[in-house]
Amino acid sequence: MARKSPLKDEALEHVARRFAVLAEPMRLRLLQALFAGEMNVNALVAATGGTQANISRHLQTLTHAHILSRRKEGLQVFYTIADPSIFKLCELVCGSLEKQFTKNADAFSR
Amino acid sequence: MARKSPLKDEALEHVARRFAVLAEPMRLRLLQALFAGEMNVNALVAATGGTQANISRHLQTLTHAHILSRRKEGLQVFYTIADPSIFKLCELVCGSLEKQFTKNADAFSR
DNA sequence: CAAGTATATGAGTATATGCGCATGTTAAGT
DNA sequence: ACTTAACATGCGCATATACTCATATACTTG
Repeated sequence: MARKSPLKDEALEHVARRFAVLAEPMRLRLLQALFAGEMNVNALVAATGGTQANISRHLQTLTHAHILSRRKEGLQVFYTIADPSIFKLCELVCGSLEKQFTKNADAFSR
Repeated sequence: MARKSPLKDEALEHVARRFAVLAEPMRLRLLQALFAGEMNVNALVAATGGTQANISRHLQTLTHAHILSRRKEGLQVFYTIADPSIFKLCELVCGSLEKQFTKNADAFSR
C-alpha cells in the first residue's frame, strides 16, 4: 500500500482479512491481555470474562491469522503474540481516535 | 492499547469499529486510489470498477469514520484522505503480511 | 421551468460471523 | 481403565453488512 503500483486483488483481500480479524472487541481484549505476556486459555477466559467456547474460537481465529502462536504444555495451551506489528497497529488506531475525540471536544467547548 | 491500564469496553468498540471499516477490499481500493490525492465519485467508480451505488455507500462509511473528508463543488463531490494514520496502518499490515509469506516460502524451499 | 448529470439512499436479498449449548478430544492422575 | 481437567469443535440462531436495483436529491444548463 502507498506504493507506486496498486496492490492486486488477492493482496487486498489478505489485508482486509487482517483488519477483519482485529475488528472484534473480544479479540482486542484478548490481545490486550496478551500484551503482558504468554497466557493459557483459562487465564484468558478469566481475564476477558468470556465463555470458554467463545474464547477458544477467537484464539483460533487469531492463531490462523498468524497473530498469535500456540504452545501446548500438558493439558494447557499457552498463547503468545507472534506478530509484533500488532502493538504498533493498535497504538496507531488509538492515537488517531484520541485525536478525533479531542477535536470533537474542542468543537463543543467553544 | 499497549498501556498500563486496559481500555474500557467503549474504547475497544471504537477501535474494533475502525478496523472493521478497513476490513473491506473495496474500501481499501478506494483508499489506495485516494493515496494519489483528491478524487470525485465518478473517478473513483472508474478507478475501482465498482458500481456507483456501492462506491457511494463505501465512501459514506469511510467518511463517517472520519477517514475521508468530503468537499462539494457544484454537482461533484470530492473525497480526500482525512486521517494520515491510514498510510502507516496499511504499510504496517502489508509489511507484516509480506514477512509471513516470505517465511512460508522459506519453509517450503528447504 | 424542463431536462440532464452527479451523487445519495431506500428496499430487498444473500452471505458471513459472533454467540451459546452441547459434545468431542487430549492428557494427567488415581 | 475410569475420572477429571483443559481446550476444541459441530450446530443452530440471530444479527450485521455488502451488494444490486430502482428511485430520490441536488445542482447546472438551456
